[in-house]
Amino acid sequence: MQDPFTDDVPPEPHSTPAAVRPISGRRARNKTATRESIVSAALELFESKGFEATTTREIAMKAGVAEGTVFNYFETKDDIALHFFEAEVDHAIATVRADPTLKGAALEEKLFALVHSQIEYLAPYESFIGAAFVRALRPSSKLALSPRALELRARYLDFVQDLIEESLPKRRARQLGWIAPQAFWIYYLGVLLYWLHDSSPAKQNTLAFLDRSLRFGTAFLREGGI
Amino acid sequence: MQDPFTDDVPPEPHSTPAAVRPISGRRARNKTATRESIVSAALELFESKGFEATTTREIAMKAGVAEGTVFNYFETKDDIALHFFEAEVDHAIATVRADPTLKGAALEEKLFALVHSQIEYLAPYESFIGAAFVRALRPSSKLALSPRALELRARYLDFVQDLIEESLPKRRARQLGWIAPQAFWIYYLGVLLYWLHDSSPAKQNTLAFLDRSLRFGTAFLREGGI
DNA sequence: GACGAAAAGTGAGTGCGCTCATATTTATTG
DNA sequence: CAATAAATATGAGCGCACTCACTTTTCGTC
Repeated sequence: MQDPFTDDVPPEPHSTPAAVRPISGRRARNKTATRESIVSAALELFESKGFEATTTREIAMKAGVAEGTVFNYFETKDDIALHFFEAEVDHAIATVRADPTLKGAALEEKLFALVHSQIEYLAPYESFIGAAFVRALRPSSKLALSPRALELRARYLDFVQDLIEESLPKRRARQLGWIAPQAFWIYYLGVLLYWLHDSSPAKQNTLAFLDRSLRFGTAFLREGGI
Repeated sequence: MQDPFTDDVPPEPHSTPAAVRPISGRRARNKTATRESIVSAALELFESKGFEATTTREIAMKAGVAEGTVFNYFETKDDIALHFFEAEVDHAIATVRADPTLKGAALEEKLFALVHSQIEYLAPYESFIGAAFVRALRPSSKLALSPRALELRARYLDFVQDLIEESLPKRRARQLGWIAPQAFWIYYLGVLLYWLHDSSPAKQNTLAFLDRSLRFGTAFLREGGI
């Protein structure tokens, strides 16, 4: 059976010659339909009862599939919640890219917009995203090292790297290399933790912290002594 | 039954008049003996097979108690691993306090010594501590809000606050208030995450990162624009 | 269409962390 | 030394996430 965890087109089968394999319609449609019904069933249940209280049996029942099927699409229950986390990263990158007012803006403004967009997107899922998200940080977690997660992280780091290169002198950017995006990744995780625990109205504390620390951090990038 | 999760002396029983209740010897000795045998059994197993692969049944068997007994002493399996984390914090605070060469040192040196002592202490447990430690960060985690954890965190923050007050002008310290220690707590968690994932020889990357970021961070505390 | 192979779906089964009604041990009191 | 009470220990049992040997569906090929 083809690995259902990747939506990638399978590697060109050696037996099929020239004609592009159509990868027949019904299969693919059923597959994405099943996947979506699992995701939306999980979302409803997570939101109404929370992550821990939702069982995979319930998700399967609500989605109209067998319990085993759920695990054909997601390796673990955590993985289901992480689906929303992935969507968040892609959404935030697209948002920042698409915003014309950010074109010539300072680096800290772009980064603020990026992180702000991320936590805004996650807000509706706050009640359950932390459970899975934080678990994925464990070194022992297979999630953090799964091809999917690595690819997601790479996309994010690439984007941050792009933002830095847009705003910094070439020399300085090259000097910083990969350290800056990596540090930013850690920083982002810290902000998320802060956000998850932040009980101030409208998450003011997180936003204030974001603003101050970013202004300071970008100053560091520009002139700081790395 | 008296809560076995606290080692505190129980509140003065209303029936006993003047005489100090001896809190008879055998009980207390048995209790700490059992607790220690559970902890050391767990440690051996965690180190040899890892955290996830170790079952609570095994721990109980190796400790020579019933499985239920393990849960009379620790609320969850995570809690057992966190025992070592607690010990680490207390040990690090004591170490920094006891080091005479740090008496008049700069703030960044004290903080470096603090965090360095912490990760050095955790080194032998690296293979398993992350699993439980990171899980305790979840907002939904009961661990993060348990009286024990809160008290530990308070002790740590108090200590950091002390260090700051020793090194900064009174005005500045008062102006910073609780923000600085809290930020430092997040920073410390970030460093731990970094450390857990750091595969460089002798964790050089972590130490280098520590050094640079602390020097920068303390400069921020002194003059920065909070 | 009929056939075979591969993809997708199934659900009883497994071992886990953890609970709880009960049994055992320890301490106190007359 | 009973008798009672309280602390502690016990292990069968529970519901969970997850597995795997198997069935059903899909689809290219003749």
